Amino acid sequence: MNENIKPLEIRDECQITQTHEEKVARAKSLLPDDDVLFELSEFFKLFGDSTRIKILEAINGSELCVCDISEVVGVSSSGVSHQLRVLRQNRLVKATRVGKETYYTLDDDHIGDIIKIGFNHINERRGLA
Amino acid sequence: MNENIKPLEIRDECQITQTHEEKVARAKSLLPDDDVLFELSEFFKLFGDSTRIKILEAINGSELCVCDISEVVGVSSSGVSHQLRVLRQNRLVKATRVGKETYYTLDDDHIGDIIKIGFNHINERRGLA
DNA sequence: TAATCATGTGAGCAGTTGTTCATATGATTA
DNA sequence: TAATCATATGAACAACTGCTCACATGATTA
Repeated sequence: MNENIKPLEIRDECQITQTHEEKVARAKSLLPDDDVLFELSEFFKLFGDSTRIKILEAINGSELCVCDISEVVGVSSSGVSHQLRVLRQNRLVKATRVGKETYYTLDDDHIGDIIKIGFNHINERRGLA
Repeated sequence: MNENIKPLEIRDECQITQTHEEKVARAKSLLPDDDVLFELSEFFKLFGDSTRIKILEAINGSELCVCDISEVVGVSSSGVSHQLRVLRQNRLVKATRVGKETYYTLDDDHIGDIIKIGFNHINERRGLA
């Protein structure tokens, strides 16, 4: 950029970065805020556990109570209940109490869509591999 | 506690499940195989870490070397390298060596799309909240 | 009311994960 | 060649996660 006298930056990063200064600056400016990216990763994390994915898939289409879900996914009612709380708090599932039972469904059509997109990607990759 | 003679069902699940037997059976039959669901959750898990999401977003559009990525996302080169390996092994990013540097890009257009879908969902939810 | 049932929740734990540090590798340059 | 640089990788560790167990809660029924 200019005839800089300073041979070394204060920070002990690689010097080559200086040649990519613009690229780095641009990438930095395009990168969303930290809290947004954190929220985004937290969102994806919800799908990043096989028990939770199973639960979501199980109630995708049919309304099931905790006990049913427990049997479908093969995890204790307690374990399912813990995961349902997480999913509920993040508004991925909706709960309806009927007597002693609580029925769960997906909160939002998007949730099913997102899982489907993941499926498609996996399947495409399997075709290539 | 007390010596109740009650036989208490063979499996210690809730008995009410029997009334939902059909529903449970149907949900079970519709549920994809365990290994598929496991792979799917592993796939989503890759997006479930803020450092990895940052890396993916950073190289979405511009090709960056490890050192650049390190500066953009604010993690040591070593840490970035470790995560890049994970992303590489799962074919989310592609590496090109040029001299001493290795440039990374997204392996597939789908990857950017999936992140975008997550973004849209987050933003929609923010609007509602 | 007491008993029973479905669900919810806190504690504790084993297994996992992401980071840093130290060092190795592979490439360029003096 | 030796020195330097960018990247890669193994080890170690702290933090996190999901599960089970034990018990609590809220609802129904005998």
